[in-house]
Amino acid sequence: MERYFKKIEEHLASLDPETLSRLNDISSERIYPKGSFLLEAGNICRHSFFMLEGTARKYSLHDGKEITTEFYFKDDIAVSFRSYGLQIPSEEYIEAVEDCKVSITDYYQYEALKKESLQIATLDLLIMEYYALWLEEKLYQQRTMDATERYVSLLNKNTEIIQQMKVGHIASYLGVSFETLSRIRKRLSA
Amino acid sequence: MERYFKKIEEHLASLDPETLSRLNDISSERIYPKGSFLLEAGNICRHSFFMLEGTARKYSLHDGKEITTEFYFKDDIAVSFRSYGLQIPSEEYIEAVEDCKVSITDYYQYEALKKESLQIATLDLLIMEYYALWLEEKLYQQRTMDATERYVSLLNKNTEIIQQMKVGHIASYLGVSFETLSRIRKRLSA
DNA sequence: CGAGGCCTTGACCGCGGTCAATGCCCGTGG
DNA sequence: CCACGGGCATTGACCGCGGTCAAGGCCTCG
Repeated sequence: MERYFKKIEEHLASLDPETLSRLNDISSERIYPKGSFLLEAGNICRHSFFMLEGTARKYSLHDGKEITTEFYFKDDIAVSFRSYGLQIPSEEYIEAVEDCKVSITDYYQYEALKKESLQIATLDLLIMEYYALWLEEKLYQQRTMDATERYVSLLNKNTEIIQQMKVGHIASYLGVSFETLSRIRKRLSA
Repeated sequence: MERYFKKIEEHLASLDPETLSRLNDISSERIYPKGSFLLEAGNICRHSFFMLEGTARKYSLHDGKEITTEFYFKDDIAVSFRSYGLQIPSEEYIEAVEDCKVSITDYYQYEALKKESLQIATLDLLIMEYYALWLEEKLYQQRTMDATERYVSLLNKNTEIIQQMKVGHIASYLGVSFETLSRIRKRLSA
């Protein structure tokens, strides 16, 4: 996975100044206070959110319960991919866990840019490929690891999630009930 | 999801004849007999396989057991995405379930083409986006549906899988043991 | 100081996994 | 042509992981 970061960074570094400035032209900054929503279910996700400061999470509701699907930190891109890509109403919420400063890019302007600029299309492709790798990894972990193993894996690889997010949100992210996660933590600390 | 097919088809229809012929130039046809491997674990996935005829499946081994991750039919693209994208040894096998006729495209030649052609880069992006949507859907089903519901969903949406693939392979695809799937089928037929 | 969120802990139980026996279908060779 | 063996599916017995329900503890903030 780290190799992919490198690929993306190299590509970013190789962008024309002109391309960069055009990207800048279609982006604007905005602050979302803690607890507010960058996106709510029912609305179409018309923007992508590049995280400049703060933390956020994405979740959906199922039988009245929240299923956290992703956490966002500095430099992550927050978006409901399904709603954004198809421009259909979202089933997901994106919530500011802390005050967030984000760079917002409009879907249509970005799409137009992608149609003109090979550099942007390539950037987008790299990001998509990274997301697909991440999804494959999650799916594989879900199949092959039990709840404790998944927690330990998160503990090792994503310390910031463990430290900054609530137990309940981490639990649904791992695909277990918060009671079970509580017991797992107890067992591990013993 | 169907909307995505449309998007991809429209894009394919809009391709320059020249672009198409260049794609053709870097592809070649090949037959894989039933039971043979388009890709074996340990090897780097240096090609993508566009299915012209026959059926195939992708799987990995975990604790000596096969986990089927994808089935391929006519017009599908078979590839171990992780191995292909990162050009690292594969953990997955792609096996011809029946005799297969495929169109093979070389990774490096395709990458080179992507760097030159916005149309090809866009095509690749559309395919990636479709794959990511598919992965998101699988992950969501895994979280929210029990074994029976997942089977019924497959029954409704992917008849060809149910009809043409072995119970054992369908079971691991659904994330259950084949004994459990056997019981589910019995219950449903009653 | 009281209320509401969040986490912990206990009791209970069901889905689905494992192990093992049996059945069934089919290809192969005597 | 039948007998045997291998591969695949079915079925039963058992049990453990993790879900649900419910009670209780602990902060934080108004």
